[in-house]
Amino acid sequence: MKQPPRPKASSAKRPPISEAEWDVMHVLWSVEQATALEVVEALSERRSWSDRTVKTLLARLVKKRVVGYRSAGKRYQYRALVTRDECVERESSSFVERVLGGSVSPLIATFVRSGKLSKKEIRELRELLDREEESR
Amino acid sequence: MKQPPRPKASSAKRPPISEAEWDVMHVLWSVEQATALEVVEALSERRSWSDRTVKTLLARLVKKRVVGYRSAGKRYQYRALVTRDECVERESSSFVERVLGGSVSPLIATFVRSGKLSKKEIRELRELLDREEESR
DNA sequence: TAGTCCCGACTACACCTGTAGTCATGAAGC
DNA sequence: GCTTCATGACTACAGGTGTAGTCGGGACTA
Repeated sequence: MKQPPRPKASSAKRPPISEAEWDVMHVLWSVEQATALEVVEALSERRSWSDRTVKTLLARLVKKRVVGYRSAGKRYQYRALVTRDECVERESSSFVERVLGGSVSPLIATFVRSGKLSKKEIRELRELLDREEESR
Repeated sequence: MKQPPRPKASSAKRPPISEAEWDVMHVLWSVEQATALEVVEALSERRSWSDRTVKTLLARLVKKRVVGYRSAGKRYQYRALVTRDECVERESSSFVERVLGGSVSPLIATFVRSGKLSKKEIRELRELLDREEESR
């Protein structure tokens, strides 16, 4: 029995941002606005992509409605239509659901033990936890 | 009867586990060993998948060498060949790189503020941070 | 022993992704 | 005006993914 194609939105209206697209989004979040060429240049250190590739990614992000553009003369100025926090939040939730089955605490513990946190970060997080515990 | 090839070194590069496959892996991690039908049943609450779908996922996981099987009479007994911790670790790293650009601390802060942690978890994490800070 | 059933193996197929190549068009120059 | 060039639009294509359908063969059944 053939099913009609799934709308694929995992309980959300916008489709997910793929791995390569995240790189482009990080650039746009960092500069507010950029031409395709500027994005290409910003990515040239991390990725050896052809400019075509970057433009394809931009076009897909536009189609997903997370990026918008204005014509500024001949070129387009692209900019993010969604905030970084919003995307990180969505992605984090889906990650926690998928990988951890909804339980956050073990992951945090892993991160803490992984030694990826600076001393300063550890102190800040502990203070955050203090406040959080009080406010319950 | 054909045995799936042993996984080599644990550092061997394995393809990523897809979203649907994670569901199957969670089942196998929780029961140590199961027939395809048992996996189907375990998933039937969360997912309305056809048994064919689940078997396809199992076959793909076998091909990716994260799941193995033994014939037990007519049916196969499937089991995970990699630990949950190992997979979570890999997935977490790639997530942090892709989404957060390598910085863990803001994500943890998000989790903490999201209210997804129980009071007990908060206390445990704070103790963990205490010990971590001391050991630096 | 012929039919039926269940299982894994193989096949299907559309959409997404990574990674570009080609086309058409408007500005810029001759 | 005709040519050239850069740019966005459209096209390509293989491999992964979600979601099954079909096939062939051994086990069970009448």
